[in-house]
Amino acid sequence: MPIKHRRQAPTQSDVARLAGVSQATVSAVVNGRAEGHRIPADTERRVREAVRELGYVANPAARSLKSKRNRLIGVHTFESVFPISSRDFYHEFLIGVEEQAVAEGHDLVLFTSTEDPDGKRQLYRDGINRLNVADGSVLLGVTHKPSDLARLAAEGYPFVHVGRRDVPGAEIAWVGADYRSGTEALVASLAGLGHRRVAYLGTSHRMEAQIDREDGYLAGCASMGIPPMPVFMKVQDLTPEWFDVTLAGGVTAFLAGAEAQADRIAELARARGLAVPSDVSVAVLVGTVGGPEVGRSWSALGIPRNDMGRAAVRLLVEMLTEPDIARDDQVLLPCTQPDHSTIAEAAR
Amino acid sequence: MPIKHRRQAPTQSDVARLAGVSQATVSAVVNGRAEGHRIPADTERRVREAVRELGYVANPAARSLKSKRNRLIGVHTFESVFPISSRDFYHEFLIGVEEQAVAEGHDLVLFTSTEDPDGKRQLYRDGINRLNVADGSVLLGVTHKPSDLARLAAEGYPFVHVGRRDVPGAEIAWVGADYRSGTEALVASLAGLGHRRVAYLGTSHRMEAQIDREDGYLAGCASMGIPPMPVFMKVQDLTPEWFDVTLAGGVTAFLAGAEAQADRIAELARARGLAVPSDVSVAVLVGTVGGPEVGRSWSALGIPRNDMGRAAVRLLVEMLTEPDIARDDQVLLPCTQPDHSTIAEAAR
DNA sequence: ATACGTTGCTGATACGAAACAGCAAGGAGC
DNA sequence: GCTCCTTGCTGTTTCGTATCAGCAACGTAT
Repeated sequence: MPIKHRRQAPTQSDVARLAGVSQATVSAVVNGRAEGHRIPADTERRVREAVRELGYVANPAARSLKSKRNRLIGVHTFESVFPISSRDFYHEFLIGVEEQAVAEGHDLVLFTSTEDPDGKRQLYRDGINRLNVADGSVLLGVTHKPSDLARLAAEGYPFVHVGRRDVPGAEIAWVGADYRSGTEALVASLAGLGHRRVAYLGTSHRMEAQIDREDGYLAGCASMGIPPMPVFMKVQDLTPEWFDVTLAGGVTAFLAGAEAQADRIAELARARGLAVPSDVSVAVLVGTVGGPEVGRSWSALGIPRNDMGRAAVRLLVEMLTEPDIARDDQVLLPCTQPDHSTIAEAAR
Repeated sequence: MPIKHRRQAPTQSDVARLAGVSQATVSAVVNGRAEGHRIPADTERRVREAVRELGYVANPAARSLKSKRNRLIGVHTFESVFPISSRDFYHEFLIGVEEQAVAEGHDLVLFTSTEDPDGKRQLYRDGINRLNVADGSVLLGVTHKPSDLARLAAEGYPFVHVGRRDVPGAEIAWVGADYRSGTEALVASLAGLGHRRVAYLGTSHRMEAQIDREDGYLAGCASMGIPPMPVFMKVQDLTPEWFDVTLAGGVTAFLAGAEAQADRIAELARARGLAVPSDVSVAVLVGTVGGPEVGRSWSALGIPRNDMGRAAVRLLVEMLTEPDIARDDQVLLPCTQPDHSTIAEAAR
């Protein structure tokens, strides 16, 4: 095999020598600051000619060493990146991140080297923040160490979290989905379809997102004048007896916090000879891929994943380019309302 | 919103001050040259402690300005990265790339900024090779500008192409699948199952991979003493009449260069009341997801995608760390032989 | 006592681009 | 003849890291 030798690229000094000017002049010309540096048109022409003749291109390393910007945006997921297929939760976020990075002229650095033995990724390993190689980072997923986020914020490292995340003692930037308004609007829309009793199936996780959905449900019920009926039961406790009692109470629609609960409702309804959605309406609050039967997917509140990814990058780049201006660094994006796949008018 | 001040990332000088040594000593320690610089274990420990305490990470710009190494590996695909879902062709390659990058302690830089208006990605834009921020790159996919590869090689930029790619006038490094041996072995295995006439359905593309498969087919036929029967026809020209003539000629097995051809054979066989694989065996030479009927996928030559991704990174890192040693920089990895889903013993 | 070797560092410099201060030459105004 | 301004640059420093030459202190050999 041939021994490859990396050709030494021409520098501004090479150009300067050829054009008979100083390196500083070349820098001014190639950066379009000829005006500000009072370089006459003739000198500029000579420099540009030399640039062309030598095929000069700026060394990105030197440029970013001076400007303190690498045009590199880190992407840290708390799971492995590539194995995430399109049906996975984070995939669509990543698409948005990539698209916006392209639009902003930045490249993405995938943080893989912080992989720990469990396959989880942590921000700090041996106390070292590898994220520093990027100008700033977008964080995806749920960390099992929220304190790392606080530490990162305290260090002043610029990052944006995708998904609302409240960390005690630190105000971190995030881009989240407005589950509260989305759920509230969904309740209103169900009420508009004639449903007077809408049950809410909560989950045991009490994370930000779940709390928002619950708040939205309660607000929706309040504004439509229907009684809130939140249920916090494990899927296996949703028995036929419970179902009968619930229906007897006048419930005609169910809001499921997780897909498993919706599946269970479908099962219970089928056992009672009831059809979805003509007899009972069911909506899922987190976007999924399943449904009550083949060819029919759950009506689900849509998370604007792509937009969230894009917004996160946009916010991050703004934070990087104008660190000192006041800015709303916590962004809520509206959810899209579900289609009417498993939602229908209330049976009379 | 609070005004955030980006704390300057700590430098080697900061670490040096804390550890009570010189910047040069810090450099030696963090680069693992403690031995060569005769740094005693105790001093090294102190430095490492300071590194941890400050969260020091080398500035990639400064590092590459000086030494041309960032521990950053570029990944350039000629299509968008994240939208590629797991069933897509490149996904498994990327997994391999990521896994090996983790293993080698490198991070991945996704090159997105070279996106041109058509959505194709090109290596050069405005004559600037952005790949330079990474130490070297893995290239995936097929470029519409092979000349860029030659230019990249001529510049001495270290890169490894995934998939065999012969560029006139340049010897580029690649990691490919050994379609030739794989196809040859497949023919031999079919012969072993009693097939005395194996038809080869070629494609009109005459790329490296297709040529290799064809060569392997011919070699397999030759070594097994069966007559080669290559067919280069469009799918729509594979008529029932052609099928009848082919069967009458004693053909009992088909090798399809593309899945569409296999599908067509299945259709023709069904029309004649023949079953796959009990009456005719069919194998596909490029890995796909379909099959002759639901629940049965085509027997397909397996491309070791994960291995190829890993091998590409391994080769690249070797090229980077030891640029001057002789090395085989064109690697062929064996294909896996198909299962017996649509291959069976020849009908007598 | 002198020469020499080893240990454990440090100081200086280079990499390429950008920013800034400043200086020489020439002309205008008094 | 002197000051002051403008034009057209140049010189120098800076960014953070890596490398190399070298130096002080100490030990050992003669």
